[in-house]
Amino acid sequence: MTADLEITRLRESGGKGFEKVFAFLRERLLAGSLRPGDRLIPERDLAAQLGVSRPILREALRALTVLGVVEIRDRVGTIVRRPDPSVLNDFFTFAFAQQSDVVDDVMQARIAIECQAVRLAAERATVSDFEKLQQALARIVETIDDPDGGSAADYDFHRAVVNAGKSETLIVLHNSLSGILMRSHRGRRELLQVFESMKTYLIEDHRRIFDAIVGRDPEHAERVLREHFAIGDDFRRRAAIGESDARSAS
Amino acid sequence: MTADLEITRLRESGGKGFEKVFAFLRERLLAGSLRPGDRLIPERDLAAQLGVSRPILREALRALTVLGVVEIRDRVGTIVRRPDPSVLNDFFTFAFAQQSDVVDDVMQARIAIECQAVRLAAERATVSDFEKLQQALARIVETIDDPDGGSAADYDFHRAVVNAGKSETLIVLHNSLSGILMRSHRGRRELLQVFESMKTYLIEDHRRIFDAIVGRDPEHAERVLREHFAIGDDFRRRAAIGESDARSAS
DNA sequence: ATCTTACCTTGGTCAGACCAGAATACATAC
DNA sequence: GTATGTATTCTGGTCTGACCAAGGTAAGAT
Repeated sequence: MTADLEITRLRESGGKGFEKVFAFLRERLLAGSLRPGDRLIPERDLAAQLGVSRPILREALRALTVLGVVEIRDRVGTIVRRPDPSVLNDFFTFAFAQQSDVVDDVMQARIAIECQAVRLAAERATVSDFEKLQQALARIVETIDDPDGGSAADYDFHRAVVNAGKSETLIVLHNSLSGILMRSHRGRRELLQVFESMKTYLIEDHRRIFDAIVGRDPEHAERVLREHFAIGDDFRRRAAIGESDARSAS
Repeated sequence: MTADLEITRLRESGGKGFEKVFAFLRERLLAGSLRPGDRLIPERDLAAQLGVSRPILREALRALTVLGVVEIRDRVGTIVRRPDPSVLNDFFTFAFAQQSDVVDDVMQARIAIECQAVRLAAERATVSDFEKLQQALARIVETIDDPDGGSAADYDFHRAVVNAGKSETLIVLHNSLSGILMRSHRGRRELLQVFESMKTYLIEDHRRIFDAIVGRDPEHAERVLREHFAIGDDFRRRAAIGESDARSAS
Protein backbone atom coordinates (compact mmCIF):
# COMPACT_ATOMS: atom_id res chain seq x y z
CA MET A 1 0.00 0.00 0.00
CA THR A 2 1.05 3.52 -0.67
CA ALA A 3 0.10 4.40 2.87
CA ASP A 4 2.56 1.97 4.39
CA LEU A 5 5.29 3.14 2.11
CA GLU A 6 4.73 6.71 3.12
CA ILE A 7 4.68 5.80 6.75
CA THR A 8 7.94 3.97 6.36
CA ARG A 9 9.43 6.96 4.65
CA LEU A 10 8.07 9.12 7.41
CA ARG A 11 9.86 7.17 10.10
CA GLU A 12 13.27 7.85 8.69
CA SER A 13 12.60 11.32 7.38
CA GLY A 14 14.37 14.10 9.21
CA GLY A 15 12.81 16.66 11.42
CA LYS A 16 11.38 16.59 14.88
CA GLY A 17 8.56 14.29 15.74
CA PHE A 18 5.91 16.93 15.52
CA GLU A 19 7.16 18.23 12.21
CA LYS A 20 7.19 14.75 10.78
CA VAL A 21 3.67 13.96 11.81
CA PHE A 22 2.32 17.33 10.81
CA ALA A 23 3.99 17.16 7.43
CA PHE A 24 2.68 13.65 6.95
CA LEU A 25 -0.89 14.53 7.73
CA ARG A 26 -0.61 17.73 5.79
CA GLU A 27 0.52 15.86 2.73
CA ARG A 28 -2.28 13.37 3.12
CA LEU A 29 -4.83 16.11 3.40
CA LEU A 30 -3.48 18.03 0.45
CA ALA A 31 -3.07 14.96 -1.71
CA GLY A 32 -6.66 14.09 -1.10
CA SER A 33 -6.18 10.63 0.34
CA LEU A 34 -7.96 12.05 3.34
CA ARG A 35 -11.14 13.74 2.28
CA PRO A 36 -13.69 15.82 4.14
CA GLY A 37 -15.94 13.64 6.22
CA ASP A 38 -13.39 10.90 6.70
CA ARG A 39 -12.69 9.83 10.21
CA LEU A 40 -9.10 9.33 11.23
CA ILE A 41 -8.16 6.20 13.10
CA PRO A 42 -8.02 6.54 16.88
CA GLU A 43 -5.24 8.62 18.30
CA ARG A 44 -3.59 5.69 19.99
CA ASP A 45 -3.43 3.63 16.84
CA LEU A 46 -2.41 6.55 14.66
CA ALA A 47 0.32 7.54 17.05
CA ALA A 48 1.62 4.00 17.05
CA GLN A 49 1.55 3.78 13.27
CA LEU A 50 3.38 7.04 12.91
CA GLY A 51 5.90 6.05 15.51
CA VAL A 52 5.27 8.91 17.91
CA SER A 53 3.64 9.27 21.26
CA ARG A 54 0.09 10.35 21.68
CA PRO A 55 0.87 13.84 23.03
CA ILE A 56 2.92 14.60 19.94
CA LEU A 57 0.23 13.27 17.67
CA ARG A 58 -2.24 15.45 19.48
CA GLU A 59 -0.07 18.49 18.96
CA ALA A 60 -0.22 17.85 15.25
CA LEU A 61 -3.97 17.26 15.29
CA ARG A 62 -4.48 20.41 17.31
CA ALA A 63 -2.41 22.34 14.82
CA LEU A 64 -4.60 21.07 12.01
CA THR A 65 -7.61 22.01 14.06
CA VAL A 66 -6.72 25.67 14.26
CA LEU A 67 -6.19 25.56 10.53
CA GLY A 68 -9.74 24.31 10.27
CA VAL A 69 -8.74 21.18 8.41
CA VAL A 70 -9.85 18.64 10.94
CA GLU A 71 -12.20 18.58 13.86
CA ILE A 72 -11.52 16.66 17.04
CA ARG A 73 -14.79 15.48 18.47
CA ASP A 74 -14.70 14.42 22.06
CA ARG A 75 -15.16 10.68 22.48
CA VAL A 76 -16.02 10.33 18.83
CA GLY A 77 -12.91 10.78 16.79
CA THR A 78 -11.03 13.12 14.52
CA ILE A 79 -12.79 13.90 11.30
CA VAL A 80 -11.60 15.78 8.25
CA ARG A 81 -13.44 19.00 7.61
CA ARG A 82 -13.88 21.12 4.57
CA PRO A 83 -11.71 24.14 5.38
CA ASP A 84 -13.70 26.75 7.16
CA PRO A 85 -13.01 30.35 6.25
CA SER A 86 -13.64 31.40 9.80
CA VAL A 87 -10.10 30.47 10.77
CA LEU A 88 -9.01 33.31 8.55
CA ASN A 89 -10.82 35.52 10.95
CA ASP A 90 -8.73 34.07 13.72
CA PHE A 91 -5.57 34.91 11.93
CA PHE A 92 -6.57 38.38 10.89
CA THR A 93 -7.56 39.11 14.43
CA PHE A 94 -4.07 38.32 15.59
CA ALA A 95 -2.38 39.91 12.65
CA PHE A 96 -4.00 43.27 13.14
CA ALA A 97 -4.44 43.26 16.86
CA GLN A 98 -1.43 45.34 17.77
CA GLN A 99 -1.47 48.32 15.52
CA SER A 100 -4.76 50.05 15.13
CA ASP A 101 -3.26 52.26 12.47
CA VAL A 102 -3.60 49.47 9.98
CA VAL A 103 -7.33 49.95 9.94
CA ASP A 104 -7.10 52.31 7.03
CA ASP A 105 -4.92 49.79 5.30
CA VAL A 106 -7.37 46.98 5.83
CA MET A 107 -10.03 49.31 4.53
CA GLN A 108 -8.16 49.48 1.25
CA ALA A 109 -8.43 45.74 0.96
CA ARG A 110 -12.11 45.85 1.75
CA ILE A 111 -12.63 48.42 -0.94
CA ALA A 112 -10.72 46.26 -3.34
CA ILE A 113 -12.85 43.24 -2.57
CA GLU A 114 -16.14 45.06 -2.70
CA CYS A 115 -15.39 46.91 -5.90
CA GLN A 116 -14.62 43.66 -7.64
CA ALA A 117 -17.59 41.94 -6.03
CA VAL A 118 -20.00 44.63 -7.07
CA ARG A 119 -18.88 44.20 -10.65
CA LEU A 120 -19.54 40.50 -10.47
CA ALA A 121 -22.80 41.20 -8.70
CA ALA A 122 -23.95 43.34 -11.58
CA GLU A 123 -23.31 40.41 -13.85
CA ARG A 124 -24.34 37.47 -11.74
CA ALA A 125 -26.91 38.63 -9.21
CA THR A 126 -30.10 36.59 -9.18
CA VAL A 127 -33.60 37.73 -8.39
CA SER A 128 -33.09 36.31 -4.95
CA ASP A 129 -30.09 38.58 -4.54
CA PHE A 130 -32.12 41.54 -5.64
CA GLU A 131 -34.63 40.78 -2.95
CA LYS A 132 -32.00 40.54 -0.28
CA LEU A 133 -30.45 43.79 -1.39
CA GLN A 134 -33.84 45.41 -1.39
CA GLN A 135 -34.48 44.25 2.14
CA ALA A 136 -31.09 45.44 3.31
CA LEU A 137 -31.81 48.78 1.69
CA ALA A 138 -35.11 49.03 3.51
CA ARG A 139 -33.42 48.29 6.78
CA ILE A 140 -30.89 51.02 6.19
CA VAL A 141 -33.74 53.48 5.79
CA GLU A 142 -35.53 52.19 8.87
CA THR A 143 -32.52 52.31 11.12
CA ILE A 144 -31.15 55.58 9.86
CA ASP A 145 -31.46 57.16 13.31
CA ASP A 146 -30.22 54.17 15.25
CA PRO A 147 -26.42 54.03 15.44
CA ASP A 148 -26.20 50.34 16.35
CA GLY A 149 -28.90 49.06 14.08
CA GLY A 150 -27.82 51.36 11.32
CA SER A 151 -24.32 50.07 11.44
CA ALA A 152 -25.56 46.51 11.21
CA ALA A 153 -27.87 47.36 8.35
CA ASP A 154 -25.06 49.06 6.50
CA TYR A 155 -22.87 46.03 6.94
CA ASP A 156 -25.64 43.70 5.84
CA PHE A 157 -26.14 45.61 2.64
CA HIS A 158 -22.49 45.47 1.76
CA ARG A 159 -22.40 41.80 2.60
CA ALA A 160 -25.39 41.21 0.40
CA VAL A 161 -23.57 42.93 -2.42
CA VAL A 162 -20.54 40.71 -2.03
CA ASN A 163 -22.69 37.62 -1.76
CA ALA A 164 -24.42 38.60 -4.97
CA GLY A 165 -21.02 38.53 -6.63
CA LYS A 166 -21.07 34.76 -6.20
CA SER A 167 -17.35 34.51 -5.62
CA GLU A 168 -16.55 32.29 -2.70
CA THR A 169 -13.08 33.75 -2.32
CA LEU A 170 -14.26 37.32 -2.30
CA ILE A 171 -16.96 36.45 0.20
CA VAL A 172 -14.47 34.81 2.52
CA LEU A 173 -12.03 37.66 2.36
CA HIS A 174 -14.73 40.24 2.81
CA ASN A 175 -16.03 38.49 5.87
CA SER A 176 -12.64 38.41 7.51
CA LEU A 177 -11.83 41.98 6.69
CA SER A 178 -15.20 43.20 7.85
CA GLY A 179 -14.67 41.40 11.11
CA ILE A 180 -11.50 43.32 11.75
CA LEU A 181 -13.00 46.62 10.80
CA MET A 182 -16.02 46.12 13.01
CA ARG A 183 -13.92 45.17 15.98
CA SER A 184 -11.66 48.10 15.44
CA HIS A 185 -13.91 51.09 15.37
CA ARG A 186 -17.31 50.17 16.56
CA GLY A 187 -18.35 53.65 17.47
CA ARG A 188 -17.35 55.18 14.23
CA ARG A 189 -20.91 55.47 13.21
CA GLU A 190 -21.54 57.97 15.92
CA LEU A 191 -20.45 60.82 13.75
CA LEU A 192 -23.83 60.40 12.19
CA GLN A 193 -25.14 62.82 14.73
CA VAL A 194 -22.61 65.37 13.65
CA PHE A 195 -23.42 65.31 10.01
CA GLU A 196 -27.07 65.49 9.25
CA SER A 197 -26.23 65.40 5.57
CA MET A 198 -24.77 61.96 6.06
CA LYS A 199 -28.19 60.43 6.33
CA THR A 200 -28.99 61.34 2.78
CA TYR A 201 -25.62 60.12 1.72
CA LEU A 202 -26.16 56.75 3.35
CA ILE A 203 -29.55 56.18 1.85
CA GLU A 204 -28.96 57.64 -1.57
CA ASP A 205 -25.60 55.98 -2.15
CA HIS A 206 -26.81 52.54 -1.28
CA ARG A 207 -29.84 53.01 -3.44
CA ARG A 208 -27.65 54.00 -6.37
CA ILE A 209 -25.48 50.96 -5.83
CA PHE A 210 -28.56 48.79 -5.80
CA ASP A 211 -29.84 50.39 -8.99
CA ALA A 212 -26.54 49.86 -10.73
CA ILE A 213 -26.55 46.18 -9.87
CA VAL A 214 -30.12 45.73 -10.99
CA GLY A 215 -29.26 47.66 -14.12
CA ARG A 216 -26.50 45.14 -14.87
CA ASP A 217 -23.91 47.84 -15.25
CA PRO A 218 -20.61 46.70 -13.72
CA GLU A 219 -18.72 49.84 -14.63
CA HIS A 220 -21.28 52.13 -13.13
CA ALA A 221 -21.71 49.93 -10.09
CA GLU A 222 -18.05 50.06 -9.28
CA ARG A 223 -17.84 53.78 -9.84
CA VAL A 224 -20.76 54.47 -7.53
CA LEU A 225 -19.42 52.16 -4.86
CA ARG A 226 -15.99 53.69 -5.06
CA GLU A 227 -17.52 57.11 -4.75
CA HIS A 228 -19.51 55.88 -1.79
CA PHE A 229 -16.35 54.86 -0.01
CA ALA A 230 -14.65 58.12 -0.89
CA ILE A 231 -17.49 60.18 0.53
CA GLY A 232 -17.59 58.11 3.67
CA ASP A 233 -13.90 58.65 4.04
CA ASP A 234 -14.43 62.35 3.57
CA PHE A 235 -17.03 62.43 6.30
CA ARG A 236 -14.63 60.79 8.65
CA ARG A 237 -11.89 63.17 7.67
CA ARG A 238 -14.09 66.16 8.33
CA ALA A 239 -15.20 64.71 11.64
CA ALA A 240 -11.60 64.18 12.60
CA ILE A 241 -10.75 67.83 12.10
CA GLY A 242 -13.85 68.83 14.02
CA GLU A 243 -15.88 70.21 11.21
CA SER A 244 -19.64 70.29 11.30
CA ASP A 245 -22.39 70.48 8.73
CA ALA A 246 -22.70 74.21 9.06
CA ARG A 247 -19.16 74.98 8.10
CA SER A 248 -18.85 72.30 5.50
CA ALA A 249 -21.71 73.55 3.37
CA SER A 250 -19.64 74.65 0.47
CA MET B 1 -1.49 41.77 39.82
CA THR B 2 -3.97 41.60 37.00
CA ALA B 3 -2.18 38.52 35.78
CA ASP B 4 -2.89 36.57 38.90
CA LEU B 5 -6.50 37.58 38.88
CA GLU B 6 -6.89 36.41 35.34
CA ILE B 7 -5.20 33.16 36.09
CA THR B 8 -7.54 32.61 38.99
CA ARG B 9 -10.49 33.34 36.81
CA LEU B 10 -9.05 30.96 34.26
CA ARG B 11 -8.96 28.07 36.68
CA GLU B 12 -12.66 28.15 37.28
CA SER B 13 -13.73 29.16 33.81
CA GLY B 14 -15.57 26.54 31.84
CA GLY B 15 -14.31 24.62 28.89
CA LYS B 16 -11.76 21.91 28.46
CA GLY B 17 -8.21 22.44 29.55
CA PHE B 18 -6.92 23.18 26.10
CA GLU B 19 -9.65 25.66 25.35
CA LYS B 20 -9.03 27.44 28.61
CA VAL B 21 -5.33 27.79 28.06
CA PHE B 22 -5.67 28.74 24.42
CA ALA B 23 -8.30 31.33 25.21
CA PHE B 24 -6.16 32.69 28.01
CA LEU B 25 -3.06 33.07 25.88
CA ARG B 26 -5.11 34.37 23.00
CA GLU B 27 -6.57 37.07 25.18
CA ARG B 28 -3.18 37.98 26.48
CA LEU B 29 -1.76 38.24 23.00
CA LEU B 30 -4.66 40.29 21.70
CA ALA B 31 -4.76 42.54 24.73
CA GLY B 32 -1.13 43.32 24.23
CA SER B 33 0.14 42.28 27.62
CA LEU B 34 2.29 39.92 25.62
CA ARG B 35 4.08 41.78 22.89
CA PRO B 36 6.23 40.66 20.00
CA GLY B 37 9.69 39.79 21.17
CA ASP B 38 8.61 38.82 24.65
CA ARG B 39 9.68 35.44 25.87
CA LEU B 40 7.12 33.33 27.68
CA ILE B 41 8.10 31.71 30.93
CA PRO B 42 9.24 28.08 30.66
CA GLU B 43 6.63 25.54 29.72
CA ARG B 44 6.83 23.76 33.02
CA ASP B 45 6.23 26.92 35.02
CA LEU B 46 3.55 28.22 32.71
CA ALA B 47 1.72 24.90 32.78
CA ALA B 48 1.85 24.92 36.55
CA GLN B 49 0.60 28.49 36.76
CA LEU B 50 -2.26 27.74 34.41
CA GLY B 51 -3.13 24.58 36.25
CA VAL B 52 -2.70 22.22 33.32
CA SER B 53 -0.21 19.62 32.36
CA ARG B 54 2.64 20.32 30.03
CA PRO B 55 1.25 18.35 27.06
CA ILE B 56 -1.91 20.44 27.15
CA LEU B 57 0.05 23.64 27.40
CA ARG B 58 2.10 22.50 24.45
CA GLU B 59 -1.02 21.86 22.43
CA ALA B 60 -2.03 25.44 22.98
CA LEU B 61 1.41 26.76 22.15
CA ARG B 62 1.53 24.65 19.03
CA ALA B 63 -1.85 26.01 18.02
CA LEU B 64 -0.55 29.53 18.41
CA THR B 65 2.48 28.53 16.42
CA VAL B 66 0.50 27.58 13.34
CA LEU B 67 -1.27 30.88 13.67
CA GLY B 68 2.13 32.50 13.53
CA VAL B 69 1.66 34.29 16.82
CA VAL B 70 4.43 32.64 18.76
CA GLU B 71 7.56 30.75 17.92
CA ILE B 72 8.78 27.79 19.92
CA ARG B 73 12.54 27.75 19.77
CA ASP B 74 14.13 24.51 20.77
CA ARG B 75 15.99 24.75 24.03
CA VAL B 76 15.54 28.50 24.08
CA GLY B 77 11.96 29.28 24.86
CA THR B 78 8.68 30.43 23.41
CA ILE B 79 8.74 33.93 22.05
CA VAL B 80 5.95 36.12 20.77
CA ARG B 81 6.21 36.92 17.11
CA ARG B 82 4.76 39.62 14.98
CA PRO B 83 2.14 37.71 13.00
CA ASP B 84 3.62 36.40 9.81
CA PRO B 85 1.43 36.60 6.73
CA SER B 86 2.90 33.36 5.48
CA VAL B 87 0.51 31.37 7.62
CA LEU B 88 -2.21 32.71 5.40
CA ASN B 89 -0.52 30.82 2.65
CA ASP B 90 -0.80 27.72 4.76
CA PHE B 91 -4.47 28.16 5.17
CA PHE B 92 -5.17 29.00 1.57
CA THR B 93 -3.26 25.95 0.52
CA PHE B 94 -5.58 23.77 2.54
CA ALA B 95 -8.66 25.70 1.69
CA PHE B 96 -8.21 25.40 -2.03
CA ALA B 97 -6.44 22.07 -2.20
CA GLN B 98 -9.38 19.92 -3.19
CA GLN B 99 -11.23 21.76 -5.88
CA SER B 100 -9.14 23.08 -8.72
CA ASP B 101 -12.19 24.74 -10.18
CA VAL B 102 -11.90 27.52 -7.67
CA VAL B 103 -8.89 28.84 -9.51
CA ASP B 104 -11.02 31.20 -11.53
CA ASP B 105 -12.63 32.33 -8.35
CA VAL B 106 -9.33 33.03 -6.66
CA MET B 107 -8.35 34.92 -9.76
CA GLN B 108 -11.25 37.26 -9.15
CA ALA B 109 -9.80 38.09 -5.78
CA ARG B 110 -6.39 38.65 -7.28
CA ILE B 111 -7.87 41.02 -9.81
CA ALA B 112 -9.64 42.83 -7.02
CA ILE B 113 -6.44 43.23 -5.05
CA GLU B 114 -4.33 44.32 -7.96
CA CYS B 115 -6.82 46.80 -9.30
CA GLN B 116 -6.98 48.51 -5.97
CA ALA B 117 -3.23 48.30 -5.53
CA VAL B 118 -2.52 49.81 -8.90
CA ARG B 119 -4.65 52.78 -7.98
CA LEU B 120 -2.71 53.27 -4.82
CA ALA B 121 0.49 52.71 -6.73
CA ALA B 122 -0.37 55.52 -9.07
CA GLU B 123 -0.71 57.76 -6.04
CA ARG B 124 1.99 56.52 -3.77
CA ALA B 125 4.73 54.95 -5.88
CA THR B 126 8.20 56.29 -5.20
CA VAL B 127 11.08 56.68 -7.58
CA SER B 128 12.43 53.47 -6.17
CA ASP B 129 9.22 51.75 -7.15
CA PHE B 130 9.49 53.16 -10.63
CA GLU B 131 12.93 51.65 -10.94
CA LYS B 132 11.75 48.26 -9.81
CA LEU B 133 8.84 48.36 -12.19
CA GLN B 134 11.17 49.37 -14.98
CA GLN B 135 13.45 46.47 -14.23
CA ALA B 136 10.55 44.04 -14.11
CA LEU B 137 9.38 45.40 -17.40
CA ALA B 138 12.79 44.88 -18.92
CA ARG B 139 12.83 41.31 -17.72
CA ILE B 140 9.48 40.65 -19.29
CA VAL B 141 10.89 41.75 -22.61
CA GLU B 142 14.04 39.68 -22.17
CA THR B 143 12.26 36.50 -21.22
CA ILE B 144 9.45 36.80 -23.70
CA ASP B 145 10.44 33.52 -25.38
CA ASP B 146 11.17 31.63 -22.19
CA PRO B 147 8.05 30.12 -20.62
CA ASP B 148 9.53 29.64 -17.17
CA GLY B 149 11.45 32.86 -16.92
CA GLY B 150 8.65 34.75 -18.59
CA SER B 151 6.16 33.54 -16.06
CA ALA B 152 8.40 34.62 -13.23
CA ALA B 153 9.01 38.00 -14.81
CA ASP B 154 5.30 38.51 -15.28
CA TYR B 155 4.68 37.67 -11.66
CA ASP B 156 7.48 39.94 -10.52
CA PHE B 157 6.01 42.86 -12.38
CA HIS B 158 2.62 42.41 -10.86
CA ARG B 159 4.16 42.01 -7.45
CA ALA B 160 6.12 45.18 -7.95
CA VAL B 161 2.89 46.96 -8.78
CA VAL B 162 1.23 45.77 -5.61
CA ASN B 163 4.28 46.65 -3.57
CA ALA B 164 4.21 50.13 -5.02
CA GLY B 165 0.70 50.46 -3.64
CA LYS B 166 2.24 50.53 -0.18
CA SER B 167 -0.63 48.69 1.44
CA GLU B 168 0.57 45.94 3.71
CA THR B 169 -2.78 44.19 3.67
CA LEU B 170 -3.03 44.19 -0.09
CA ILE B 171 0.53 42.92 -0.36
CA VAL B 172 -0.16 40.08 2.04
CA LEU B 173 -3.33 39.03 0.32
CA HIS B 174 -1.76 39.26 -3.08
CA ASN B 175 1.11 37.07 -2.02
CA SER B 176 -1.17 34.37 -0.72
CA LEU B 177 -3.43 34.42 -3.71
CA SER B 178 -0.53 34.37 -6.12
CA GLY B 179 0.85 31.39 -4.31
CA ILE B 180 -2.33 29.45 -4.91
CA LEU B 181 -2.55 30.44 -8.52
CA MET B 182 1.05 29.53 -9.21
CA ARG B 183 0.68 26.14 -7.61
CA SER B 184 -2.49 25.47 -9.49
CA HIS B 185 -1.63 25.95 -13.10
CA ARG B 186 2.04 26.16 -13.53
CA GLY B 187 2.10 25.35 -17.20
CA ARG B 188 -0.55 27.80 -18.17
CA ARG B 189 1.97 30.01 -19.77
CA GLU B 190 2.66 27.44 -22.43
CA LEU B 191 -0.09 28.74 -24.60
CA LEU B 192 2.34 31.46 -25.43
CA GLN B 193 3.58 29.32 -28.26
CA VAL B 194 0.10 29.09 -29.63
CA PHE B 195 -0.59 32.76 -29.78
CA GLU B 196 2.19 34.76 -31.32
CA SER B 197 0.12 37.86 -30.79
CA MET B 198 0.27 37.30 -27.08
CA LYS B 199 3.86 38.46 -26.98
CA THR B 200 2.87 41.91 -28.04
CA TYR B 201 0.04 41.84 -25.58
CA LEU B 202 2.31 40.93 -22.73
CA ILE B 203 4.86 43.59 -23.44
CA GLU B 204 2.54 46.38 -24.47
CA ASP B 205 0.04 45.92 -21.67
CA HIS B 206 2.64 45.95 -18.96
CA ARG B 207 4.26 48.96 -20.47
CA ARG B 208 0.94 50.78 -20.48
CA ILE B 209 0.37 49.87 -16.86
CA PHE B 210 3.78 51.18 -16.02
CA ASP B 211 3.12 54.40 -17.87
CA ALA B 212 -0.17 54.93 -16.09
CA ILE B 213 1.49 54.54 -12.71
CA VAL B 214 4.29 56.90 -13.61
CA GLY B 215 1.68 59.27 -15.00
CA ARG B 216 -0.06 59.29 -11.61
CA ASP B 217 -3.39 58.39 -13.12
CA PRO B 218 -5.24 55.93 -10.86
CA GLU B 219 -8.31 55.72 -13.05
CA HIS B 220 -6.37 54.97 -16.15
CA ALA B 221 -4.09 52.58 -14.36
CA GLU B 222 -6.96 50.49 -13.14
CA ARG B 223 -8.67 50.51 -16.49
CA VAL B 224 -5.56 49.32 -18.28
CA LEU B 225 -4.88 46.64 -15.70
CA ARG B 226 -8.44 45.41 -15.83
CA GLU B 227 -8.23 45.27 -19.57
CA HIS B 228 -4.99 43.39 -19.26
CA PHE B 229 -6.65 40.72 -17.18
CA ALA B 230 -9.59 40.55 -19.53
CA ILE B 231 -7.38 40.00 -22.53
CA GLY B 232 -5.37 37.37 -20.73
CA ASP B 233 -8.59 35.64 -19.87
CA ASP B 234 -9.63 35.83 -23.47
CA PHE B 235 -6.39 34.23 -24.59
CA ARG B 236 -6.99 31.38 -22.23
CA ARG B 237 -10.54 31.01 -23.41
CA ARG B 238 -9.47 30.83 -27.00
CA ALA B 239 -6.76 28.34 -26.15
CA ALA B 240 -9.28 26.23 -24.33
CA ILE B 241 -11.49 25.93 -27.35
CA GLY B 242 -8.48 25.14 -29.51
CA GLU B 243 -8.28 28.33 -31.44
CA SER B 244 -5.04 29.59 -32.95
CA ASP B 245 -3.72 32.92 -34.10
CA ALA B 246 -4.62 32.26 -37.71
CA ARG B 247 -8.32 31.87 -37.03
CA SER B 248 -8.52 34.47 -34.37
CA ALA B 249 -7.28 37.30 -36.52
CA SER B 250 -10.50 39.16 -36.72
C1' DA C 1 -39.49 -6.25 18.99
C1' DT C 2 -38.12 -3.00 22.32
C1' DC C 3 -35.91 -1.33 26.21
C1' DT C 4 -31.89 -1.75 29.69
C1' DT C 5 -27.65 -2.25 30.96
C1' DA C 6 -22.90 -3.34 31.00
C1' DC C 7 -18.86 -2.98 28.35
C1' DC C 8 -15.62 -1.14 25.13
C1' DT C 9 -13.91 2.60 22.59
C1' DT C 10 -12.21 7.28 22.21
C1' DG C 11 -10.83 11.71 23.23
C1' DG C 12 -9.02 14.66 27.40
C1' DT C 13 -5.77 14.88 30.75
C1' DC C 14 -2.17 14.09 34.04
C1' DA C 15 2.34 12.84 36.31
C1' DG C 16 6.90 11.87 36.05
C1' DA C 17 10.78 10.75 33.58
C1' DC C 18 14.73 10.99 30.10
C1' DC C 19 17.38 13.25 26.38
C1' DA C 20 20.10 16.79 23.89
C1' DG C 21 21.67 20.97 23.28
C1' DA C 22 21.68 26.10 24.44
C1' DA C 23 22.76 29.34 28.08
C1' DT C 24 25.25 30.48 31.85
C1' DA C 25 28.43 30.36 35.60
C1' DC C 26 32.59 29.21 37.15
C1' DA C 27 37.20 27.88 37.46
C1' DT C 28 41.38 27.65 35.30
C1' DA C 29 45.17 29.11 32.27
C1' DC C 30 47.58 32.76 30.02
C1' DG D 1 42.77 41.22 33.92
C1' DT D 2 41.31 38.87 30.15
C1' DA D 3 40.39 34.81 27.82
C1' DT D 4 39.47 30.15 27.42
C1' DG D 5 37.54 25.85 28.58
C1' DT D 6 34.56 23.06 31.36
C1' DA D 7 30.70 21.85 34.43
C1' DT D 8 26.15 22.94 35.69
C1' DT D 9 21.61 24.49 34.91
C1' DC D 10 17.78 25.45 32.08
C1' DT D 11 14.62 24.53 28.30
C1' DG D 12 12.21 22.44 24.80
C1' DG D 13 11.19 17.57 22.70
C1' DT D 14 9.54 13.29 23.64
C1' DC D 15 7.94 8.99 25.76
C1' DT D 16 5.38 5.89 28.90
C1' DG D 17 1.60 4.47 31.30
C1' DA D 18 -2.21 5.62 33.60
C1' DC D 19 -7.00 7.51 34.83
C1' DC D 20 -11.45 9.77 33.69
C1' DA D 21 -15.93 10.62 31.37
C1' DA D 22 -19.07 9.96 28.05
C1' DG D 23 -20.55 8.24 23.27
C1' DG D 24 -21.45 3.67 20.88
C1' DT D 25 -22.64 -0.79 20.84
C1' DA D 26 -24.07 -5.25 21.68
C1' DA D 27 -25.66 -8.55 24.94
C1' DG D 28 -29.33 -9.43 28.02
C1' DA D 29 -33.90 -8.57 30.15
C1' DT D 30 -38.73 -7.55 29.47
